[in-house]
Amino acid sequence: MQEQYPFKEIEQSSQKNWEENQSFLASEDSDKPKYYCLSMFPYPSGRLHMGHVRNYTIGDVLSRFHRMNGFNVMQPMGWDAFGLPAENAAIKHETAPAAWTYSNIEHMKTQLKQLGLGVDWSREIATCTPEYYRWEQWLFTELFKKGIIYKKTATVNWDPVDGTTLANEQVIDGRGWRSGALIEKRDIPQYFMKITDYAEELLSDLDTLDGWPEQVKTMQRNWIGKSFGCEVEFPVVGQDSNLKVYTTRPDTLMGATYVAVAAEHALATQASENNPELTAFIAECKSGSVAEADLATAEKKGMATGLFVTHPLNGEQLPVWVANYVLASYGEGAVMAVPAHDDRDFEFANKYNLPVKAVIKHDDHPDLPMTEHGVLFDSGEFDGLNFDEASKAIAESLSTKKLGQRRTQYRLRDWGVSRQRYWGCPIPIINCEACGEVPVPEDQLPVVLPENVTLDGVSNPIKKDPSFYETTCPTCNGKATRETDTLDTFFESSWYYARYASHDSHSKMVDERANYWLPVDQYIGGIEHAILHLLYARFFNKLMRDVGLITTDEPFKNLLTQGMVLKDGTKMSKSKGNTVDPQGLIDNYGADTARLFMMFAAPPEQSLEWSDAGVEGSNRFLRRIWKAAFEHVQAGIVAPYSPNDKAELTEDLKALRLQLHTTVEKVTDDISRRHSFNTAIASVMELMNLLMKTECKDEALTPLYQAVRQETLQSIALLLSPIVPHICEAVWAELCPTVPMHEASWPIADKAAMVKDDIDYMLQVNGKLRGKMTVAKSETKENLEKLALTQPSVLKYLEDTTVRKVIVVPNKLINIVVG
RNA sequence: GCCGGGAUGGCGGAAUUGGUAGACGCACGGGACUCAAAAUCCCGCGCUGGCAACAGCGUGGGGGUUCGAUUCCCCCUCCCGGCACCA
Repeated sequence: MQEQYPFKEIEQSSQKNWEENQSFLASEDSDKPKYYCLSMFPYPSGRLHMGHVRNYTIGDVLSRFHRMNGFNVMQPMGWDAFGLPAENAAIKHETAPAAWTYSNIEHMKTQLKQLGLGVDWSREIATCTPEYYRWEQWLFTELFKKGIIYKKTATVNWDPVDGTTLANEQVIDGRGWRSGALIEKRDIPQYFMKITDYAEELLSDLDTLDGWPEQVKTMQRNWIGKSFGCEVEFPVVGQDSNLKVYTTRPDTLMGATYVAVAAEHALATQASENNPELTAFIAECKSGSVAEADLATAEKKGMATGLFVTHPLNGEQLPVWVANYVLASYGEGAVMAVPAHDDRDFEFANKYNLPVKAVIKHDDHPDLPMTEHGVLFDSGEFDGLNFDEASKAIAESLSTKKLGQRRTQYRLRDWGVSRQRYWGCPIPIINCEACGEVPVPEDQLPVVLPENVTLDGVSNPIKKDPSFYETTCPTCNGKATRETDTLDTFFESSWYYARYASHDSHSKMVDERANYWLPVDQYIGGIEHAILHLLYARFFNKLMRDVGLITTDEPFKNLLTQGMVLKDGTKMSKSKGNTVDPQGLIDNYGADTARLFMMFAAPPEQSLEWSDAGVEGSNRFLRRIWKAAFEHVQAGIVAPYSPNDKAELTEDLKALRLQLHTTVEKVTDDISRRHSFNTAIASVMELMNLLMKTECKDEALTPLYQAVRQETLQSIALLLSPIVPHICEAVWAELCPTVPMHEASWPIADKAAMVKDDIDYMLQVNGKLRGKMTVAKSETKENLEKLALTQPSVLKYLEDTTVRKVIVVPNKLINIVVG
């Protein structure tokens, strides 16, 4: 054994062995319980970043831990390879997106291997390969035939100068990022998936996901946004039509003073005829980005249409306004405005001098905001009713007049999957003048995306490539053209977890092996995916179930959402120029140091602050372990101490074994239940500190000390091996040359070593810590109280007072209440 | 704007079910070793006052519940994530 910690040698040697022995090859053929551990696959952007290192280390720790605890583990890896950055890089570097992507994959794969991940690389997939995307094209055609995918027009960001559609990311302050032109909204035909058909199941099944963070489930619930409200129809004055609105506050109907419609609403279009001013205003509303955050933070603007509607219950005439704060995509694209009980309506009414009529009061809590539920007044027959009663009564009244009814509404919208971009999966549809949209037949799949292209930054090359788009109609054999839009890249990432289980199937999208591995037992990825990716993946799981491919209802049993890696308090990013390349870390300190730092610096769900000094500290700890093992091995390895040895231990060895087995128990719980890797590491550090301090002062006892040391060091090597596998494997090989580490199982705490006879009680007077006392564990409550009241440390605080109460918290604390 | 999360020493963080605030690590200060430096080892380290014993204060700010609050409730500030075409 070398005296210095030779991280390069041991890491290369371990990684070579794992590869040669195919140590992490996963098989469906096993008696052990399965454990499918999945980290969100990376976008192949070029080089690994710290977020990847963190994500994949967490996954690897859990994979290795479960492997050591008798599970049949699968940990796969692949590439989320389609996407916008490849197109940008292609323009910048004058290369094709495919070539750029494949070369990135090559490089990043090498880097991932250097991290020492226990990945089954035989299952590797890249979503940009026809072998992968042919199956989502197949699913697309099946869903199209079932009517779950349909076509309708939808609004996109349109750059009038470049004549191209822009992603929200490419619109900065309402302008195109390349042209600088003011962005317009434009309606174009696109394909949509009926995720709303699954809204109720996506919502209710959240209750079954006990292994998901509550915050993620809450975000998804709010996103789906089930609401119980009422639709209300306002007859348009002078016309034979009604304006329909949806409201979650029917109880405030008597306080409505105007109605507002979105700029895209039919009534707005109608009113703008022969009204140049209104036409101009509507046009103004249609400029700028389509992103909801931009719409919601824009200054509230509106214009009267000159039209009026009749209040369905009190017959009053209310003006119709066009307002930019009304979303065309939610509800009916129109709202009844109750300025007295809605913040946005109030702001708008104030700006345009519209009346405010209060109809809800909170007699018991006058301080409550006006938007809270309360009791009705000035509402005629509904006076005195509370929210539930009023909602019911008003809905019934509307229903009688055939001017409204109760309705359950979801905020969730259907998922638009068309992208007017090149580097994505071609939508497998053929447009035929005679037959319409015809799905590409299964035997003609995949529709292969041409990879040898040049990008000019404006147009999509396959739109100009007749060899791609010219084809014949599968139905009538007439001339036809292929769809040149591609799929949203969320499409690929919505089912990859199932493909890993069937990675080499040439006959099916996913085969019966998926039913062995699914659901994923542990999914790990960034919190930024809490809604979209995770919701789409849940949706796809149900779609695949409903076409008979898999049997599970939900894809991910347990979810761990990892925090970001920050430097100087902000996210590491190229644009901020504050990135630290993990390659340097691996080269200078080794993968184990990188892994240890990532796991020690913060709990996994929280953001992690980068620190060069912290890396030093992690490396120092590994050197201490190496040194301790080296010195022990120099003195001669022995059999580890066993309680069966019946040898009488010294007090300090008892204390060491107490600490050792407490640590074994804590680390096990911290990794498996709490995912609290930082505290697991801290407790091993404490154990190491005690081990180094425990010295043998009597030569006759040397063998006993060596035996306990052997036991401790072996345990440390096992406990840390999921986190820092290379050094632990090397240390283990020195400590136990006869037993290969992969045959050693996870240590089990010796409860007998953890028994404590005495308890330290904290003593408080009126909640303030005043002293402590050590007593036998067996002491009765009565005696504890008596003892506490006679302790010198508390006596002086009892002078001139009366003891009112003594609170005893077993095994912890005694609080004496005086007054 | 809406939804979700966060704030604890000089710094990263710990305190698992309302019960010792600051584990562990970093930085810093002192010492040992060394010709010297690095490395390593030992000691100290929330703030204020005090030679000390000790006392008071202290978990973003304000209020509340409780014998007891970093933890529960209400209000506020700032920061972060998401908002449907970034992935």
